[in-house]
Amino acid sequence: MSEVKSSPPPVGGSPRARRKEDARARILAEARRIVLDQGFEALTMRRIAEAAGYSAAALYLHFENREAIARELGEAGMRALLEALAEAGKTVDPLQRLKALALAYAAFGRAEPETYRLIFMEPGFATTALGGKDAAGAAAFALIGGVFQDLTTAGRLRDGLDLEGLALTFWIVLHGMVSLKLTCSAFLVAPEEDLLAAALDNLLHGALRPNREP
Amino acid sequence: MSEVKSSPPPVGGSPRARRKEDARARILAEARRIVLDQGFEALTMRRIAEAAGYSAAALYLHFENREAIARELGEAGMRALLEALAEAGKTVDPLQRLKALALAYAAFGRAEPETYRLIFMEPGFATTALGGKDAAGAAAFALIGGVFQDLTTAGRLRDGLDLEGLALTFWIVLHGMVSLKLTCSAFLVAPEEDLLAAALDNLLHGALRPNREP
DNA sequence: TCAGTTTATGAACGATGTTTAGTGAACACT
DNA sequence: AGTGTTCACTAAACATCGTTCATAAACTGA
Repeated sequence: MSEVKSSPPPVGGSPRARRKEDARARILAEARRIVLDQGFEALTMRRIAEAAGYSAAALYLHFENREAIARELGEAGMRALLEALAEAGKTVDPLQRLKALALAYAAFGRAEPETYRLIFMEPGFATTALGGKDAAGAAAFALIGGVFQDLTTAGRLRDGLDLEGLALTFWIVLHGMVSLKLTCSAFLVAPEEDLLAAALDNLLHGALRPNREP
Repeated sequence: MSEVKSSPPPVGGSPRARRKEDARARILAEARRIVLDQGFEALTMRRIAEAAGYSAAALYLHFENREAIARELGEAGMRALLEALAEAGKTVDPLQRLKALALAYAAFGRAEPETYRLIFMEPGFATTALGGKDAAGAAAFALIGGVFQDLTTAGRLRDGLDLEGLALTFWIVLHGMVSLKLTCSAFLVAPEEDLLAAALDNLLHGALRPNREP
């Protein structure tokens, strides 16, 4: 889908630093392929090392930990998710953009379930991926917030709505849907698009019959 | 919160079977304590064995796997969740019941995060816990579905709503909220009650301003 | 009492993440 | 060019993990 690369690739510099950067990139690429092909739990130092043509100990010259490798993969995955969302975020009409964002989010979860699990369902990862310096997560969330901002300025939202809470609710629905699909697929039998459409409809128009006396 | 016990405890029988059942229960109880105290990843066969006064190999006389122990813990957790929800499900008014169910669900996630992670966020567990014979999960979900059923018969829902989809959406919101709180607590800063209230409000009343031309 | 079953153990196997000592090769400096 | 230093790397080891196996003790039923 998208290449794994360190956030700013300082490709220049001494040939030493260049080789080092190459090694890092190769290790990360192989690690990503392992996660994609065999799942996150198959991400083993020895397996990564063999795939990259190193011994296991050599990985510790380029990364502090197994967790550091996984974290980097998660951050790259977050950037990929942001890319997918940004593509959908080009839609002009806010409501259609909202639907496009939802579909893109769900599609990402379906296309790269192990990456999604790595980003959002492993303990201690999402925090760094969301609050890191690059803050790809924050940018992705801002994309959602922008929709409701636009809906507000267009005067299409109810009065007295907490925009932050609304954007959070939207994200919560997306994440709940994707993550449940990953862990309880046997229970969530309905196709995603239908579920998403229903959830969006409920969220936008409400489930209750409009009442005269509030 | 509630004791860990096998679904039907056939406490009678030969003294042999009784001792065996005791051993099983003791092992499960210690396993549960480890998960609660030190987290799921600290659930080690040798640790469980030591806590229960056995050797590691002895555990395999009572359980097939480490996973079997974890699965049993997850099912017990699911029953505990069902209990908590059932308590909230006694509320008469459907709308208040919905809010009570949401609060109970969130409270369970907050009180036993590791149990919740075990049930819903470990790969391959939720499926069995939801579709098992006891089907505590199905009962819990039925509790939610009942609310919307009652709302329907009371004529308080919009026409043409997919009840199943609505209940699923509700559950998705609850799960998305709790699980995000577990993995992205740094990002989800707002207090749970506020978030839940906002999400419920959006779900029930809709975010869009009611429009004349549909 | 004795045969048979059940229950438990210690040692072992393969695999995991990680550390350490040692080995050349590449580099920097005179 | 020679020399000392740093760097990248490996093999071996350590502790721990889940799991298996041979073996011994304890209990059961006759």
